[in-house]
Amino acid sequence: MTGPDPDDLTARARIRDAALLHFGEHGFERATIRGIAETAGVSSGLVRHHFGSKQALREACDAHLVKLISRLNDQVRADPAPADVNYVAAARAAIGPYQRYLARALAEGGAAPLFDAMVRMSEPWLADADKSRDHTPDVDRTTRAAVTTAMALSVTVLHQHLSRVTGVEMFSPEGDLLLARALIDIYSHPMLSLEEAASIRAALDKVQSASPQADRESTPPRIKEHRDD
Amino acid sequence: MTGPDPDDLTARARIRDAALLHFGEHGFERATIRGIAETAGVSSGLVRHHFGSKQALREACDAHLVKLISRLNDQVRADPAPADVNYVAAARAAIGPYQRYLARALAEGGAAPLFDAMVRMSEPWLADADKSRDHTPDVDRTTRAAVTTAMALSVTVLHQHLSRVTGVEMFSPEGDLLLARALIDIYSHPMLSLEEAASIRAALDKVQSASPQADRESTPPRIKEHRDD
DNA sequence: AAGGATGCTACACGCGTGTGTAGTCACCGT
DNA sequence: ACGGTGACTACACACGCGTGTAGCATCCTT
Repeated sequence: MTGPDPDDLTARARIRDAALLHFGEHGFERATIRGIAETAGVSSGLVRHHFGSKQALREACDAHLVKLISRLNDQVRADPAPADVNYVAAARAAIGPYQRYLARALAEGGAAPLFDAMVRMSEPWLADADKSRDHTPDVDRTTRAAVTTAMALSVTVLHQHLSRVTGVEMFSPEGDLLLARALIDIYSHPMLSLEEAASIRAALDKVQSASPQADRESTPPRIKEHRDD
Repeated sequence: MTGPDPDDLTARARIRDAALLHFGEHGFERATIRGIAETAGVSSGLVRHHFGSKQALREACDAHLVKLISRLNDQVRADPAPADVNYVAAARAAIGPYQRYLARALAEGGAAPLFDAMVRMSEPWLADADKSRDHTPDVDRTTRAAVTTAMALSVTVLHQHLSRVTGVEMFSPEGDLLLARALIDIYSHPMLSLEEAASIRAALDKVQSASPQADRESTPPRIKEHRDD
């Protein structure tokens, strides 16, 4: 369940795992090398010995996660029965205790190769979906894949809020199930009809051609000020 | 464009704005009171004088943003022509320079009242959409609203990645436009057909009734280990 | 068996930081 | 005119932190 191993691993691996945990729990800045060392059951100096610096430790964490995820990706890719939405659930489950780290890393702009890999991973799937479309989409596939990926990851990144609002811890079997159902529902019911979409798109075109790049627009209401400064 | 004011505001307001900026740019921990004070053009002591502590300053920033957003919400709500997706664009535009702060705050679990407000804000819209559905959804509306909100916010939170992948800065007019088009496309084309959705749902039900709560499940493949620890 | 690399610890330094304290200046009510 | 309240500054303290250094034990190599 915990994955690979009891608690006897290489000290280096134990430190890395502890770092993943601490970084995820307290954030990079707030996490301390001493705290990580304590969790790993080693001295603080050993952390430096193995990783050189705190920043390097962070990068090692990123690298480890990337390796783990791409391994999972390959495995799913080789699977004969691609279970659509279960991609997400499976990924989240495999990441296991590292979800909080992943969330933070992504939110802070880190784990870029990981995000990129996920985008690449979702593109072929999107390509399949495109085949059954009437008109060709007016946004390139990569952009749509990126946005789609971001949306899929939002659940991980904003899990605290989802847990609070729904009253169900998202990083739990129960949460996984609720989430899966919600996603299936959302993914199978478009928020916009094709007519609405076309109408909005037309409005967008008009606005754009009116002021090609001049001032902001497409942002209808200017927020009104309130005297409290 | 910059919003309300030149650079002569109450010092308190200037400090708050500077804090919003610094927190957004460097993160809460990494941002320093001295740096904020310098940007605001005041002494570091004055920051403490007005806000008491760094944490309190952060809370003041949150409160300010909540007020700003709810003001915007009221305004959009009173608008006769609700422009669907433009909700997002309008909100993002109004938040203006604070988007980075917002992204960080949300990712770290803060700004809870703000997220909640957004969920409440999206529920009636979802209610409308539900009217034209054949079967009643098997997930309660609040949960779906929360997930939908999270997805909408993912663009803000993960803007760095989107900018990198697409090559277009997301917090720019150009990015707004690209994003709007992508969202329209995504929102108007379901990723799952109703049949696929039903099929996955059925699979989910089976799995769940097989092991009501026992072990994990719904997470098909266990990730295979690799010797490098 | 010598010798060197490696895993690991203990301890100390220095810097940046939030915070606390004292003091100055200006405005305002009475 | 005069106390007093609030905006604002300068300076110092203490602490936690990342980092550096020196040293010890263990194991592998030849």
